[in-house]
Amino acid sequence: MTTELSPDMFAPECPTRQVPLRIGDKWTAMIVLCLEDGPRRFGELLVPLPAITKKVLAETLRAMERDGLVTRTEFPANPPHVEYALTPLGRSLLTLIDAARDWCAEHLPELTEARRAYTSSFSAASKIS
Amino acid sequence: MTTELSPDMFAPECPTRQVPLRIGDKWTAMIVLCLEDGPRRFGELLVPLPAITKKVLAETLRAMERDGLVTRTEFPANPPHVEYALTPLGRSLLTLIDAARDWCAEHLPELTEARRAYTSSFSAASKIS
DNA sequence: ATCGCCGGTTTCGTTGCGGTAACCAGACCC
DNA sequence: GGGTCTGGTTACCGCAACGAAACCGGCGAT
Repeated sequence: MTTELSPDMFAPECPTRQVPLRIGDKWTAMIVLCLEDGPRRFGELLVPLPAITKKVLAETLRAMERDGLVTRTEFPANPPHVEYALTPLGRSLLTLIDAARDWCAEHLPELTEARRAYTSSFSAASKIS
Repeated sequence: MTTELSPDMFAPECPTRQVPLRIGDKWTAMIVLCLEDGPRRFGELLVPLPAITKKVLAETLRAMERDGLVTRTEFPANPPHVEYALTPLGRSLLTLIDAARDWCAEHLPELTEARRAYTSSFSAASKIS
């Protein structure tokens, strides 16, 4: 509800790289979250996703449109602009994304600690040899 | 509970390619499901996953072990063998996987239809031009 | 005329996931 | 000495995702 689109909305280190869960490709879940509170323009989506490039954003939005997750609407006003909005199908992904975020909030520290312990024991072993 | 490990347990066309959701890498979710009912040996995991290779299975299991999702236990009996079992952390992924499967059961036809309609309209347009 | 804004496209290059095929080491069997 | 079973490893490779940077076309403003 009160979510603001801001440059620091997502951590710079892309969570999808560290977390064992992905919705679609690398950016789909974050775009769904950006559109949660209403339609956004192309340029507005670039703001909270500073690491994405225009090319990848366009590709991802096109794939999401193809899959019926978002709609693309051109406004031939002046200057012309484009709005992207979630479809009901795209909105239905929010429950799944929330489930994923709940899992991460609850269990990600365990996973991170396991990974740390594993790699530290490995590097210790390699020091011995 | 009554899940049997069989070669046709998973469709030959890997679902993770058509579905906008992935747990970990390509095979992690399926391995978790294979281990749901108890520990399995390396060779037993190859059976229900006919499309996986030994190399990728070994890599995936090693990554899951590193992340604390499975344990690896060697049995020096004769012939020696290895058993993989879910940890509580790995088992906690099952609720997430079930949520993903529920979403797919409910919404995947919509997505597939949207994709079909999109590509057919696209190919129709290219016929016109 | 040219500048900037918007919403991209184009080109090129890199990275990394996943796959193929061959090989291996220990133990037992014949 | 060769074959088999288990649980891998090694070398190599193709493709798709991802990214950096430049360019573009329509339009209004200056």
